[in-house]
Amino acid sequence: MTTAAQLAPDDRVTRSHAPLGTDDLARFLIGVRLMRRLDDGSLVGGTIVETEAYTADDPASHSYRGPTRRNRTMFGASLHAYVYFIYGTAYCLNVTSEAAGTGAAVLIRALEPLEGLPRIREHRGPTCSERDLLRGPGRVCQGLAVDRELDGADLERDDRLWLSPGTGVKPAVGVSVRIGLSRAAEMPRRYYACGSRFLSGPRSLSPR
DNA sequence: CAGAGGATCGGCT
DNA sequence: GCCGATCCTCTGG
Repeated sequence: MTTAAQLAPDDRVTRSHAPLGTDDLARFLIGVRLMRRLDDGSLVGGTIVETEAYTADDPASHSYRGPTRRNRTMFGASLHAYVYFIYGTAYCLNVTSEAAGTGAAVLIRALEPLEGLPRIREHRGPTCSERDLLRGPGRVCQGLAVDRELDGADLERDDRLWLSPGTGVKPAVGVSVRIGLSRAAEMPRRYYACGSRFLSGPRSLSPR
């Protein structure tokens, strides 16, 4: 039986907890939990260990050239899910990060699996190692069953996807250049939990 | 309407 | 480390 408390947990991160501003939010989200309630009511999620910041004045950001149909949720209020499809194969999940009218978001690049591991493995394949379950932005979305149906979801209110402060313990946060870009590749706007074994990208980008 | 490119992943060398 | 898959989105004509 599903109770209202399960559908609307009271340990959510809300707009009163989270900083407004893309790089501040990207750093804040390291150590925060991302939780997903699946259609059958089961819970999956993990601890965010890697993020990237994308702002309106950044040539690598989808919002750089103004609003389009794809990126319009980037221009809405903060703490909403921005989900898009890339390379014909993968979804990427972002958290919007600025006041309405400014197009910006934080890409969720990797999680340490925490809740519902058997279910996550169903999504990712039986031979997938625990380390690789949610290591990379496309894997996060596949493992947690995030697709464009969740684009625009309000993480403060939506029953399917939310942020939780968890233990509140903040790991040391490192900063590096972002991954996979052809433009503005030099900007240091990737944030990661120092020492985590669940980070994507080459080891050289994530020194302790 | 055609063309190009992409905030990736998995398999192979 | 390199390469192909795969398809959506945006841009320009």
